Amino acid sequence: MVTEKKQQILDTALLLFVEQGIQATATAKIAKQANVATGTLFHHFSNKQELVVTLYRSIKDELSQSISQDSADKVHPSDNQVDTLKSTIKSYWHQAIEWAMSHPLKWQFLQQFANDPQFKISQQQDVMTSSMAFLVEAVEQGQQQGVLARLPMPLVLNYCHYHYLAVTTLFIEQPELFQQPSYQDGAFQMFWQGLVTKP
Amino acid sequence: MVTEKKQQILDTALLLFVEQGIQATATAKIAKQANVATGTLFHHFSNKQELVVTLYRSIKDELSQSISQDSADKVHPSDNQVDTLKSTIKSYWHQAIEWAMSHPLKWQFLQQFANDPQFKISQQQDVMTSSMAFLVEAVEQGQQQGVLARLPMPLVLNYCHYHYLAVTTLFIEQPELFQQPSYQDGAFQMFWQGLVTKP
Amino acid sequence: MVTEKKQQILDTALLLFVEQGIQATATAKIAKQANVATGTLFHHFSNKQELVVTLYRSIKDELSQSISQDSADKVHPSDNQVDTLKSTIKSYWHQAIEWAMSHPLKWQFLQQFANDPQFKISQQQDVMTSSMAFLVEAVEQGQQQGVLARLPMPLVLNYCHYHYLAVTTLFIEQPELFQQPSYQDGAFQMFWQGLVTKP
Amino acid sequence: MVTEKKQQILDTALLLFVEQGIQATATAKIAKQANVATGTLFHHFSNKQELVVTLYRSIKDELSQSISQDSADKVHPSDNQVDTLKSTIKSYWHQAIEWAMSHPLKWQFLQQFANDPQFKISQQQDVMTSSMAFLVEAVEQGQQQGVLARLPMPLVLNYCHYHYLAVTTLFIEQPELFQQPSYQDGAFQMFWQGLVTKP
DNA sequence: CATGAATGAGACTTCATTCAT
DNA sequence: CATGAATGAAGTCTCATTCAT
Repeated sequence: MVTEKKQQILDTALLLFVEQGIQATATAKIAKQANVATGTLFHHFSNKQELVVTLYRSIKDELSQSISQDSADKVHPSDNQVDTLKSTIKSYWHQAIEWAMSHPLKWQFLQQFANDPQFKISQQQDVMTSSMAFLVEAVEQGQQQGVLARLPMPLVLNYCHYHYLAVTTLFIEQPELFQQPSYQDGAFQMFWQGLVTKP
Repeated sequence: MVTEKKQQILDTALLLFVEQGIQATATAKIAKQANVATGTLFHHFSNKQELVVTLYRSIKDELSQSISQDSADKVHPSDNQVDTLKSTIKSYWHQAIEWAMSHPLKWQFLQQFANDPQFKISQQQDVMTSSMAFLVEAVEQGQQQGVLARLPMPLVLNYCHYHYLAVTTLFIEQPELFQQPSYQDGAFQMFWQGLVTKP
Repeated sequence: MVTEKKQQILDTALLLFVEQGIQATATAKIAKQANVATGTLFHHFSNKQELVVTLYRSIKDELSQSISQDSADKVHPSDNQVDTLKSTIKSYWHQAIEWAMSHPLKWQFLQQFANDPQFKISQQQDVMTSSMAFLVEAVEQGQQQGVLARLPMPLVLNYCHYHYLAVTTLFIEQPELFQQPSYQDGAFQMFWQGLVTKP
Repeated sequence: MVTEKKQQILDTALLLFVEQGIQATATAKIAKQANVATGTLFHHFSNKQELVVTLYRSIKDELSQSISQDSADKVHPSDNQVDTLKSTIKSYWHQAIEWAMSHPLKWQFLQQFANDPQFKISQQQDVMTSSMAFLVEAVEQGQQQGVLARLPMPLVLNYCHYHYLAVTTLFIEQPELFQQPSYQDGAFQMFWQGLVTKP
């Protein structure tokens, strides 16, 4: 039941946080650019911190839902176990990339939040990691099947997380690359090759 | 020819920046903890920004030198082209990891700096990328030999950069993992597999 | 629609600026003596400079209005063109002197402002000059009638401006002289003689 | 026995004081622009104030000497008392204007000094006034002869002082006017007319 | 729900001056 | 005589937050 003004504040905050940084953005500026009085901001959020965290949570949830809901039906089942696993992972992968590219501001905010020392969370609790919880399952399965290399899970998850960051960062900085198949396919190819068992 | 006090300031700044964040660290606190008057800080650095950038440059240079100088002699030459290339890259890889693990504060500062929106540099000009300039050479060579996959260079460099971040972040957060061969070797294995030509 | 606090700040600023000089007066002192928090001052004026300029403009306007409005009805019309012109100019002259004597603080502030190199305006745009715009008209008329000497207008205006300063400075420094007719009349006599055609 | 460095400091100070104002000019900047160490400035002048006052005194003396020495021989004696007096005063007048026009920086510094509230001297002790001490004599003589109007001396001196300021200010701001006879002659004509007995 | 004037702690920076070399 | 690193008080300005309307 978010009021119109409250949403204006959240939208403006997202924009300014990404442009100038979270700490560097004054609450007064958010209020002003949202066409709202200073007091109004603190009427909806008791602190600046609460505003930031609320914004974070809403985006995080949005991302989680987007990935888990929309990916499932895109898997191409196959007789070949390897192909099925690869298809599953590829589907999630694309979904995640797609989300980042269609919500660059939100994606950048998540990055900023994760790196802000004031909010710094252990990597283990990060959105990316937790959102990609489904991966654990897929990877474990792949390892048992012998398709994926038997490496320690924390290492693998970190690998997934950072490879995702690598690709989205590159594509958001230079969106024209996102259009080129050599980049899109190459990105997944590297990701996949890093995971599979050595031939 | 850095004065003693100037170095004290830089050392203290590094410590506090990593502990509390760059923006959140007051110049007055740096000066106080460095046993120096406020004015002294501004005698050596005309700005807080200049202090930060100076610190960044010095660490960046240190890292660059450490990697490029110390790695060269660790390569194991071989008759096999593939093995030579792998050995070269592995040597740089280990050197880079080693540096991060022995200078965790400096490494964390580089991370913070790279993510601080006030200093945000295009990722392309980042330390990691520029320091790893030597990689371009090695990768190009590997691609011509058919050892490494022929993927766009920006993608490959990004992959290298972020995989390095993934591993160092994990190891600095949980240093005990750094001791385990399964992690050390696994990290490089994933990295290498991601680069090579599909079998 | 000036808030009460804003006016307190302006009043206090005027007092302190004249007592100690503009540059030498700290914003904190103004706020304190105005029984207002530091932040309040900067809530109403984004700068110290803006405070100073606002004060200047308000006083300048007050002076302009006082001279142009209140002088008109004091002119003694006469059949003699010379007498009418002299009466007009005398009226403005007295009005201007009167204003200075009844607002010594404001008058002194205008002086300080005009001489402060940080705000230094070309003399041509100064209050005195611009406020006395009506003079141009009167002088031109007098010159055409042959009553006033045909001298270059910039020279004449400067003469008026500085003679006004000469007299007000003297009277404000030694107010007892202002009471003596020999001074009051003498001052205007010199002023007028300087303007008229040589006999 | 002024050292070379001391003179460099004085010269630079004069320049910067006029450009930026006395208060606004930092001693460190003076030293730097004079190619001298900070300490050196305080080696020659125990205070900033002493530097300022020293500069003031030297310029004041220079002006006094210039006027009193150089003017005497330019008087054109005549049988006519009126002409002699006028010639005397005109000679001083031109000398004073000449000095201002050939030392604009010094002239501007005197102005700034006289108006700086930190150094503010009663007008009576001002350079201009004291330098023009010779005027008192000439004016008194003129009043006794009936050539000059019998007005109170303080008023007359003030008139002289400010008319001088009026003219020099105008000419220094717009030096091209100084070349035009209509301005030069007009300036003195107004001055003289203001002083003489009403016809 | 909404407003915006008011607050005051605290941030960054400047600067006259000192002193050991 | 000359140097310039060092000092710390003081100045300007920012900002999250409160509260009366």
